[in-house]
Amino acid sequence: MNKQSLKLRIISAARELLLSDGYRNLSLRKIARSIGVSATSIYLHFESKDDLVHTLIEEAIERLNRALEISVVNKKSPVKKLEALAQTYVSFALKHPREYQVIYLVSSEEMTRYPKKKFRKARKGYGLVLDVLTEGISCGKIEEENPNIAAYTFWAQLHGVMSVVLSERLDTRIDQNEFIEEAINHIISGYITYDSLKLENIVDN
Amino acid sequence: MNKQSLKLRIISAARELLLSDGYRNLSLRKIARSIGVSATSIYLHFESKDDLVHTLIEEAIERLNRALEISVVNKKSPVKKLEALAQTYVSFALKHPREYQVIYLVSSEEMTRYPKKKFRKARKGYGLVLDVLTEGISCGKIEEENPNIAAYTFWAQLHGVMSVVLSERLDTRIDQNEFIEEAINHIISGYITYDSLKLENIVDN
DNA sequence: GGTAGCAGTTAACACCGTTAAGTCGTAAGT
DNA sequence: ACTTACGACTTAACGGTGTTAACTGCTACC
Repeated sequence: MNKQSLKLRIISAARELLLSDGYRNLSLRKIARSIGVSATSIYLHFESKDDLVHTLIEEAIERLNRALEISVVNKKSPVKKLEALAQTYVSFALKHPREYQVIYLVSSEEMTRYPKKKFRKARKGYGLVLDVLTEGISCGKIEEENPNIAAYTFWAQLHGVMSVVLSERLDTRIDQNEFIEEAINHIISGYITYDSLKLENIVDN
Repeated sequence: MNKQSLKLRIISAARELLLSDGYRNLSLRKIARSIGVSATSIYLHFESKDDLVHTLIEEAIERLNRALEISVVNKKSPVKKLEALAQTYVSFALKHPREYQVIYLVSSEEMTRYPKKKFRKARKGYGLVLDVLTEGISCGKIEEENPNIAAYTFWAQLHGVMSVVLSERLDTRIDQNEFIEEAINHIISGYITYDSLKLENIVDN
């Protein structure tokens, strides 16, 4: 009937409903209704609701990763790259809060275990940070004895900051943007050497 | 019938089921069944399921706060206090993962808005960090131009780390404990001055 | 022309949160 | 002592959920 395959139509309907109504109000019946098929048709292409949501998560992760990759290409110094990654991460979370939050739905409590093979893609962002860190270490601008772990710490810290912001746990007297900016500075300065900390503001890119 | 009031029996049954089966499988009917009353009885004491869960969250926050308060009393240096707070926070999350995760259920997507007045209690932990930071600043061991914001970034970073650990997003080749330890060091060193960073390992408490 | 298989359907199951109406015992009022 | 009122609790029901099994109709092939 429709040009797109049913599977694609399901995915985009699901994404649309997720973004408009939130994960909490996402139901298979609503998704099906919105594209004029029966709810059970979804099971022809996904083995469960969680399976469908997993692909939405995958999508979101890919979009975030793409944004991160792009943000880094025209930056020369590793420190600038690190800053770009952090800034892009934060912007993504602010611009697409529901999409961002769905990425972190992979918690063991809210969803059946995220399949291991899909984690590969999720780790691409981690790889980006790792590359920047090792590059920075080799040219002495970044100090880190175990970059494998540091790359994860970097993500974790950023996620923590955005999670506090998005769940509106912030004291109303604290300005959100100021908080984010200060947090990013804090996180980044934790990775770079004292020397480049002072130099960075002079040189571009 | 029972000695305890029904409200208390509901709360403790709910907590028990939450810890054993997870938030995802928590239902009013199961809670009611487990204490031998009808599901609608819950509405005599709570105005909705979310309301009940909110009190569970409140409980969990209080337990975490209590642990944090205790951890800090016999420490003398602000830096040691900060370390104790971080360590206690992490231990709590590891020892009671479900209880910890329920605290962060207050996200706008999973739950109706957490009532503002209950946020007061939640901010007690924030107050603890703030005190330690201002104390450290006044004696020159901690460097921070805006402690109000810094107290939040401290929480946020810790939460990010534990959220990555608990959602099992960590690369299997990375040792969990090593990651946590390194992350804590990273976060803490972001707040203390270069001098005390070198001195801390010599003096106790 | 029959038939196998695929894409989609309907019907049903067992659950869910929530509301309205009913029951039953106890305490107070007269 | 009889009625009334009220509180604590239950039953019945509504509209929703994810998921399974059985059915329909169509298309392609032998």
